[in-house]
Amino acid sequence: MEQGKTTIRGGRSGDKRERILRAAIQVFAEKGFFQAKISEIATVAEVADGTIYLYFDNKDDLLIQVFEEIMVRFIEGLKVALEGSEEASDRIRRVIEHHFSMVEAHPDIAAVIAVELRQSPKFMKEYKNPKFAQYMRSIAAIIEEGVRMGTFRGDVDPIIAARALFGMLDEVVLSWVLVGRRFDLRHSAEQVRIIFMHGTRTST
Amino acid sequence: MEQGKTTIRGGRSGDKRERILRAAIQVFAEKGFFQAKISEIATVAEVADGTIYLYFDNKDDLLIQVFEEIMVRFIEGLKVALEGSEEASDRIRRVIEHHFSMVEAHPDIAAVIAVELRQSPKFMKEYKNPKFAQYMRSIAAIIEEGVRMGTFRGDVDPIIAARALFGMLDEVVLSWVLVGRRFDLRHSAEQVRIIFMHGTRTST
Amino acid sequence: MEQGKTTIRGGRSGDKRERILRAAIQVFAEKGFFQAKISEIATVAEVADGTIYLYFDNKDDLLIQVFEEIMVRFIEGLKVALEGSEEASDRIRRVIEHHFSMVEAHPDIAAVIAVELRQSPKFMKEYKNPKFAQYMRSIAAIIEEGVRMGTFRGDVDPIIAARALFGMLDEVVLSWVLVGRRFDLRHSAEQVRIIFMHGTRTST
Amino acid sequence: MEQGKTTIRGGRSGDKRERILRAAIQVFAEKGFFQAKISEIATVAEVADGTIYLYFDNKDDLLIQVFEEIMVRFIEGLKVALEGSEEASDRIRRVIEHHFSMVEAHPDIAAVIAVELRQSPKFMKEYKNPKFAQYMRSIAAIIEEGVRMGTFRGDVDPIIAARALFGMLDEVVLSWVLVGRRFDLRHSAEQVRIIFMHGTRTST
DNA sequence: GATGAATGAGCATTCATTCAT
DNA sequence: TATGAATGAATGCTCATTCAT
Repeated sequence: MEQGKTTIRGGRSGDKRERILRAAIQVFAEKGFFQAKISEIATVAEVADGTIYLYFDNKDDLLIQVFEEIMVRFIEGLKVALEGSEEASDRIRRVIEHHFSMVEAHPDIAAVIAVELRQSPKFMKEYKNPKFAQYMRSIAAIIEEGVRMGTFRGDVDPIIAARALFGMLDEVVLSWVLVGRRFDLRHSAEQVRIIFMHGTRTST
Repeated sequence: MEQGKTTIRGGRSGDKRERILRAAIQVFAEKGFFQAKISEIATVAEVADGTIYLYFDNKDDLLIQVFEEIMVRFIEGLKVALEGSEEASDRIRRVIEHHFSMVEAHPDIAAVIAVELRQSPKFMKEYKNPKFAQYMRSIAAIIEEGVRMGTFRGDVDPIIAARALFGMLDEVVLSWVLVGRRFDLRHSAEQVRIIFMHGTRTST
Repeated sequence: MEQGKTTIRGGRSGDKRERILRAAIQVFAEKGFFQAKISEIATVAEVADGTIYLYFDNKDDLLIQVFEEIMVRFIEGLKVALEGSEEASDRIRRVIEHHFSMVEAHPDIAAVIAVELRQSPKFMKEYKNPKFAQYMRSIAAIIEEGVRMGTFRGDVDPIIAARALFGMLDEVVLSWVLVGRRFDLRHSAEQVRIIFMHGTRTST
Repeated sequence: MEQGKTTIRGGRSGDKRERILRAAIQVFAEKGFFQAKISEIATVAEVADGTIYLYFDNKDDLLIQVFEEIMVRFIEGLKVALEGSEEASDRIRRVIEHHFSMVEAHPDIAAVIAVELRQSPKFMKEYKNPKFAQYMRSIAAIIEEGVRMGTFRGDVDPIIAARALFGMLDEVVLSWVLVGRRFDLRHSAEQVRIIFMHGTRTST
């Protein structure tokens, strides 16, 4: 029954694990972590409550794996999006493009990132969220390279700039999610790009 | 500062509401809304559980009033910080300064804003958070004025730029809170300021 | 402190005690004992919550005194109603008349008797309700006299017959209260009288 | 009697619902609705607290279903008791017999009817108690038939007479319950029968 | 592996009662 | 006497997790 890795992570009985993850993303997005009920996720996944515990240790673990899954997709998607682009400012443009594309294609994912990434410090501190850190480092690396090449000003701190960029993207997306996705994300994307590019590039 | 207990019946009341709010901010900051227990807030406030319900309708109401209280302080503090400043880029610098000052002085407040502002869409959608919207508008107004005066470029959308600025500030603060306040916020503040100012001002 | 009986029981600060009793009857009638709140009784009585505890030991005691009060009025009213009547069947007719008159004049009282008299056996067993027993005995005495005089049949047990009469009256009143007092009590009174009189009198 | 566990999934379910109902009857009878604790009912039923909520919506629903269950048994028992009896006065005799038999066999049930049927008007008004109304109508129908056949007098109102009969029965039972079942119910039954029969039948 | 009935710890909220004023 | 703010024990209900089938 279970043929080879058709799914992303490991793929044991891939179908069910996949369905649970998808259901979890949807329900976490709608209700938030604490208001999401395992039984509702099970219902959406068309699986018994107990089945979830065959694939995930507990509710926390499910959230964490949801994060990892999302970040893996983000990072892999970004990698593809950056193929063939060498120049820093172009790469940053693509990062922004990619971020908004993902979000538009999968608004649930956006909601989970924007909302749950902020969960109680207690929770977030314990889970170091390595994949998110990796995503952050990828962006910082682009900026760093841009600084080295003279595209970005020398007084720009790549780590902080990367964080600031993510902050802008995330905040704009959050407001978009909270108002019920009722405005044009593309316009916002362009604004963020303009601000960030002017904000970091070498003055002309 | 503490004017002599002139509040309702023997100076207890005003005092208690204040203590409960303070305790709530602290506990919400530490645990997040859903993991914060009313009984813990009561303990921190040195008050009986039931007393909280003399001042607040329920846990939700307590969170909302915590928000309002924080935002009122933010807005009032900002107003003072902006006194005597007319020029847009200077005003924006002060906005950033003020944001980080508040956060440094009251890190709990920062945590509540960064974390709870994002809580479950369900919760945030119902409560429109008018005070936060007002804060956002104040910043947008500064940018708009800057655009009119030619300080900021004409292609900058004040609403989105304000949101983006807040996103940068908030994200930087969040990472500072999550790592246990272990880096220099001032350096980050300067970086954000540079990016935003270069990002929006009329090119030279 | 305890000056002469200006009020019914003991009469210290008669006014307030009276107001509280009246308010309690009203609220017990509307909500039932367990759903009645001391604070609501206090509000209706236009008295502070704590004041109630100056006149009554606790909520149970308040209910008990409400009973006593009601039964005292019932018994005294009945005494007056029976004045000048000697013959058993006429006296019974007056008992029934009086019962329904009281109930029509003070429906709240009816509700308290019909409903609260039945409260949890545990509660009612502890409180022996001596005044109610006295009321029962008054009726039984009339029947007993009637048996002795040959008005009522010799096989009628006065105690049980008294109880049965009260049961009929009370049930009819209860159904009247529960349907919102929407039918003619007088017609029911007459029916009960006919059944009881035919049911107990010596056959002709 | 106990047919082999053919109920939902391994024969637990049907069994449990039954046990909870039985436990609820017992505890409601002992303590009354408001003083009965869900956890005590659960203990008596040898079930976890939460399990109760798998079968009943909430405490109110549990009480209502207890009523329905009891009334269904009452009505069905009465139906059987009336089989083969055609004549009105004999049928009424059987109604009375049946009432006291049920009560003697299941005193808890009697307590629940006598006590909880009267619960707070607020509660009883909301729940229309259709099964009790049906029981009442059954008795009224017998009386009506008796009137038509000339067994009962023409001036007897069947509805009110039914209610009066129930009132007598219930009051006698209540007093029996309240004194700790210390007198002979049969004697009381006979008295009630005599009063009611003489009270309603065509004079000779 | 899959199920879902059963479990029971956990928590917001209520409200009778107290007591400083 | 009178007040009403403060108290905190008490309880209905939820839901993550388990485990017999």
